[in-house]
Amino acid sequence: MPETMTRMPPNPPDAPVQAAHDRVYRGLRQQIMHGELPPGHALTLRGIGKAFDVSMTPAREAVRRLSAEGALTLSASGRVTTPELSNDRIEELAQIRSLLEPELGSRALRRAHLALIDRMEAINEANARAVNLHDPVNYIRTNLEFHRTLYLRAQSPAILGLLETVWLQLGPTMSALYTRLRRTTPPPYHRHILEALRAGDDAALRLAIRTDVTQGLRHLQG
Amino acid sequence: MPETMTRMPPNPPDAPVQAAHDRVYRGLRQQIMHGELPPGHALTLRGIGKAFDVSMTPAREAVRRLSAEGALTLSASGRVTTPELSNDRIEELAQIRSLLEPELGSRALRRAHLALIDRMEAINEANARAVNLHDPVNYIRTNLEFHRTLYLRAQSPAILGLLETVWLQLGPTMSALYTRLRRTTPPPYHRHILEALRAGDDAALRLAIRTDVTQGLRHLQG
DNA sequence: ACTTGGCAAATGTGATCACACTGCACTATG
DNA sequence: CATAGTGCAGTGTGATCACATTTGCCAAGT
Repeated sequence: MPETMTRMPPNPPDAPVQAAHDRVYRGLRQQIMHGELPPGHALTLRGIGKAFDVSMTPAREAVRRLSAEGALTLSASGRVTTPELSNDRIEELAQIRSLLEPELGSRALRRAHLALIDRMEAINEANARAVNLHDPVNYIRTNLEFHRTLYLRAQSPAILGLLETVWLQLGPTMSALYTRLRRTTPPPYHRHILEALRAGDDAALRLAIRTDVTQGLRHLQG
Repeated sequence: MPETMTRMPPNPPDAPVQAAHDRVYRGLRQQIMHGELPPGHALTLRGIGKAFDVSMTPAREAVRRLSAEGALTLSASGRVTTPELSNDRIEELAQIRSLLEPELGSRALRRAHLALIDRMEAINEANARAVNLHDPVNYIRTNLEFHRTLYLRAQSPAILGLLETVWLQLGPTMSALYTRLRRTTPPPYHRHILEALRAGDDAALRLAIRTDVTQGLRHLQG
């Protein structure tokens, strides 16, 4: 039984078929979350369809789904753009992160083991490399991966799912801001997170995560 | 220029036209959030289209949007049902509520005034009436309206928006559980919330809201 | 030089259709 | 009587099309 010949993103062999609208959704979602699109970037259904080699229908469904998650903004006339966040909205999203992430960290702490911490350490080093190379996309990607690796251990899919929509909304803005101020030092509180994990100290972990989140985003608003 | 003759939900005169998919979205959303559909209830695109007198296209977009918000579940083959939540997931959603709602209450407290408290008092009385009549839909509706009336004053649209998706996910399950155990007393902590508001006591308000949320949902799981 | 008008291209919306797959009931078989 | 096989109605998916609206540009007038 031969596979399909052309496949733009190579299909994970376990996924059954992956519908077209889902492939488009995943592709756009990653671009947005990793900050590959600047805030206010305009998209068109026909353009998206062309890029993924599908018709407007799956493109529309992917856009509808992403806009429901706050990853895209629809104008009154239906035009599609990445969101341009006001300072108030950035602060709200930071507040949500600072409420949810310490809780996820705490839940993960009880289930954490050494291999997990080692993995986070490796991701953190990749993150530092991205900082040195002034590579915003890889910086954001490894930063999120650092946090997600920890939170996956929390076994709390509903909370993590909600949190990912918050990350999504911040993607374009974070990328633009990081690009603008060209930071040269990696996030300092990642070390505190790792130390608290090793020590099994719940209170210290919650504080380190909250500080990492709020410091990281406060740094950006100036 | 004559309007369309048949219109199931009468169009608010200020809204320009309201696209078909948006009308379908709003209609389904309200049914789900108010608990008019039991958990696991199956829907079909053609059925939705028929109910709202549109084709499958707007029905599909509304479903896609709602499933992105967790208000509907899509099976692997694309079948549409209202979600059947596990106990773990209910607990996660309760945790999210208990994190976000006290924060919203606190933000609203600074801006609260007497007319707001009076309005909440009136809603709370309507809520008590729904309890006496064993009317789950109106119970849920007035309960949510009580909380939303307060949180709207927080001027935090991003947090409130996220919270509403949590309410959405809980709608069918809450309705089923309330129907099953036929509670006879209104939520007792609503009074505490009102008293804390009148006293301007932030700590007491946060505690009352957290207790209202967790007690209300703990009551349901048994 | 700046504003205003209008026209053409581009865009989102919704309907319709063909198709493949699923789920279910009915039937034939052990 | 129970069970596996079969076919049909039902369902979601994706492409295509017509249409109304919007957008952006270019020209004409002040």
